[in-house]
Amino acid sequence: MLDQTIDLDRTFQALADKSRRNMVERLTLGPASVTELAEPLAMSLAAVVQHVQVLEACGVVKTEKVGRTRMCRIEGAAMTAAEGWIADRRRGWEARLDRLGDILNEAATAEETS
Amino acid sequence: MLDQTIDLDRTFQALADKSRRNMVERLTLGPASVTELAEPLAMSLAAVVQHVQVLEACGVVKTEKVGRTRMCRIEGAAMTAAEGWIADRRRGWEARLDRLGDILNEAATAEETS
DNA sequence: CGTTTGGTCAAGCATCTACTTGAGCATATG
DNA sequence: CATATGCTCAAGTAGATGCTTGACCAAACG
Repeated sequence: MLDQTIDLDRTFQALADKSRRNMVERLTLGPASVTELAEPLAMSLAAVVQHVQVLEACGVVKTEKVGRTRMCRIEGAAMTAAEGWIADRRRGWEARLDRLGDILNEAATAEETS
Repeated sequence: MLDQTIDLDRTFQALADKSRRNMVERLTLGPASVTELAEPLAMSLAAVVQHVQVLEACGVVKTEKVGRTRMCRIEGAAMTAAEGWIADRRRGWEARLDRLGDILNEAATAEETS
């Protein structure tokens, strides 16, 4: 719960990149090594490792060394927090629009009966 | 639907900043002028305008000039798209974890009866 | 043992980001 | 009309980001 702001910063930042979203998408299918994640991407392995580090820093993925390969898997909490932040705002503005709709309906009814 | 990728890039990028999330939060309560958005933030008005432009470029807010003030309001679609992308991935990994759970349960049952 | 494979580390570089200041301009307001 | 207000624009800056290359290391494999 502490540092929720900085984590939201980092999480949204992490997701703001097509290559990293590609990796996340791959990892939703199950764990994968760094080279597997690199396979569809047109960049050096070193660059992919850096992307993985970004995803790990914000808690979206966890990694673990198995022999000489680094296995990556998704860790839902951070992404769910980001999703939750948007959902909370959406509830806010939807409630407001509902109230606005009610007011307009009342006004229309008052207009009809006047 | 076209350029969904570039818009996701921009939307997540827009949300990856505390000041801009602050503005979004304020706008969920209803429309506001640029100076109103600037009020809680410790930065120049010019900087706030630049943040508004970022939010507008990704479609999260719409603005309109009324006299000499620029009114801003939230425009749900872009944020809902971002929320939806995360939700889709979550459904993916949750389904996978459910299947994994089923397999483990079956294995445990088989173990018991063996 | 030698070689491949999978990854790690560090340095460098172009670009982007989040500001700033200062000048200017068009609508209010007294 | 004069002044204040609410932006708008342009230029500049420090630091972050997304890569690259090249050297290196340690776990497989034949």
